[in-house]
Amino acid sequence: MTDKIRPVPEALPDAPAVPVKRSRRSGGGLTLRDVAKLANVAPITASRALNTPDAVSPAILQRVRDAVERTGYVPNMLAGGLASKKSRLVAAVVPTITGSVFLEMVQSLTESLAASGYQLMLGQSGYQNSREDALLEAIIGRRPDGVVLTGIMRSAQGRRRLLASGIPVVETWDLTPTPIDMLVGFSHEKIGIAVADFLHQRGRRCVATLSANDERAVRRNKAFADRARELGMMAAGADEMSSCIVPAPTTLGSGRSGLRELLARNPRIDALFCSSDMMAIGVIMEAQAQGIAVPDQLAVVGMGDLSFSRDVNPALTSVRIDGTVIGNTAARYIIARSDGKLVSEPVCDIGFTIMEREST
Amino acid sequence: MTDKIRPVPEALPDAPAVPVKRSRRSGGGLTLRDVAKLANVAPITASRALNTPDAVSPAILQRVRDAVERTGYVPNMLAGGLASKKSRLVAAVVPTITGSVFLEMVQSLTESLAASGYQLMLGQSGYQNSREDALLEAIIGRRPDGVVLTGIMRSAQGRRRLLASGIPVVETWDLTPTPIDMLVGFSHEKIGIAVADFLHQRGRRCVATLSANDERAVRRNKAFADRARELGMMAAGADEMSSCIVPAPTTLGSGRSGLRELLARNPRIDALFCSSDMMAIGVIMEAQAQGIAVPDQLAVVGMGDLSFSRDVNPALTSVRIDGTVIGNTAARYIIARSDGKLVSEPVCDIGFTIMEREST
DNA sequence: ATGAAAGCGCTAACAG
DNA sequence: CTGTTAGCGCTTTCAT
Repeated sequence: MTDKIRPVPEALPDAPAVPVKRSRRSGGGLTLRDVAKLANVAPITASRALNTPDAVSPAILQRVRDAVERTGYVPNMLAGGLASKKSRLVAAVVPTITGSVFLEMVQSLTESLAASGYQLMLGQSGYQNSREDALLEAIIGRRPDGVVLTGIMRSAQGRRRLLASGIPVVETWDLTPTPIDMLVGFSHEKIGIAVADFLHQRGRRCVATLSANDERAVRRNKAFADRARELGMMAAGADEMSSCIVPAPTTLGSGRSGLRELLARNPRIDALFCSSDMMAIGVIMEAQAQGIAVPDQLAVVGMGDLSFSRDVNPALTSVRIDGTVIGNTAARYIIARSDGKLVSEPVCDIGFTIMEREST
Repeated sequence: MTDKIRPVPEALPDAPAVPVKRSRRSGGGLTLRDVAKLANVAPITASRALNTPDAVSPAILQRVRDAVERTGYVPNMLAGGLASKKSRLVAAVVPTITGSVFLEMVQSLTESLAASGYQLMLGQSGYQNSREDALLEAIIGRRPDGVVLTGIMRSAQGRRRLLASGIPVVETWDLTPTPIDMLVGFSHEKIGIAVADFLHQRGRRCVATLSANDERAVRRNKAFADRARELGMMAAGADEMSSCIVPAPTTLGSGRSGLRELLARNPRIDALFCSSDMMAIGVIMEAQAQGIAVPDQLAVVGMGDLSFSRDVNPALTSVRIDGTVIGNTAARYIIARSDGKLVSEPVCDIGFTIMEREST
């Protein structure tokens, strides 16, 4: 498979009749002026025909549209954004895109935004927050109409810069009484408590956690452990016996090794709360490999409710977070702000659901 | 959890000493002029200090940097892009982000681009190509410095618009003698042939395929089937007996139901080539549920080599595509173009590897 | 090495 | 409803 150097061709429309004085580097692209000239109107009228067709007479509208059609003109939204202070760009920051937990939100964000003419810029901060500063600068420099953050921005420096930039911000996947701006999330503490109660009701009496070293997962686990102790399902202060922490991102493999480690420390464990579905499925597989019956001997609860969790065998009980709702809501908030509408209560707790399946 | 309406505060630096005539809507943000004034230099000098520090005396460089530091100034790259015709934005189009096959490429693109100061815009075309036209307009309108396409652009209309836009394009995940511009991919036909040979060498004699209705998967399967017939592993013209097509996106569940259907049609099947790892794992699970031994009675080959495929039991044999290499290479091509360097042979076949594991 | 002038392509503001 | 004017914030070009 070989090929030549392929110079990028430039599409030149029919040269305008009247050559205009152009001292700098023009000629590159078709502009609104060219279209306007072709339609015999002023540039601003052509602009209106494209952006606010109702504000223009049908005859002119038609002429402009014809001109656009004939030339293949595509408006330069960078220039438009500069003039109107609306870039129609929205930035989303996720720790990492692989690992699939945030995918549903990103997908729904992309779609909701696209439906209203906005485009998503994607940024990955990494779990160790190292690049976060440079990323923030790159984002703010593009003057997006909104920024969607995964999690709460913890660095005071970051909060300050975002605040100073004046860009609408939506923090997600968590709750806080002091958001930078807007918030769409859920309570990790409530999840921990709910899962503990859930397992207790199903008769489990010796529970443990397998979790990433991620801050949110740690908070879920603490709430879970506190409640579990209240319910007598976990020995006081027995953290080493009943909790295993693995580095993010979690994998199926870390689920398998995690279960081995936990069982080595405490073979009497009869229920396990995992910080991701991937790990939970690894746990189920390892249990099967060791001849431990799920759910009879060991109940397993995952987190995130990945699409395939219902298809594994036994089907996995998991805490479902509706990423689609997060994405939609965040998009709505930002678009409303961008349209000048003041969002009255830009804080939303979307809650969660424990999807009970065979693994418990 | 309640909260007040939170007006977005505007960060105002110390007011400039000399009030400038500003008839329109200014005052919103800090500009290069403000920084320049603070540093007692012309705006263009401040610009040079930030963009080409070597072209400026050390003393001035320091003054400008101080001013930036004091004010928290972040350059407006939209304005910069308009003036310099370099947006430092790159668009990536994927069918869908969920389904994880393209994630590795997107991640690597994001990172490689970020490392050179470029930002990724993400677009989802959907598998049914319906939104592709609007998406293309949205992308071209932002004047990105490059577009990365997943797969070959087949719509003639789309090819024309992209070509006319003059934007560097990288098509990926496939090969073609007639790319729009640049190309980083691999041969789906070769994969089909290689997998057929692979299974034949391992003694399989009655093979079948389970595949999405995706165009690339269909081409892999055709090559696979042709070779399988040559090798006597598949009856001539027995498409219904040895091939099952499911709608994209593929899921674990479609793997399970797919295997049931194939076995109903032909119980003698001893090897199965699946168009995704997700489906392949579903096949393994269904086989286990039915008491069919993998690999003894049934060999299973996946496609995509997802990270967890090596962790399932039995570990899945899969065709590995290095998405990281695709992303890196595409980013390199675009950045080189954007820097004015002519890429000499902008076509790259990255190949593939059959990762042999327990499932065969 | 530094600066003045002139736009990049578009739209807000204000006429008519 | 349509047009004129004056920028948005930055960088190119051309002087000095």
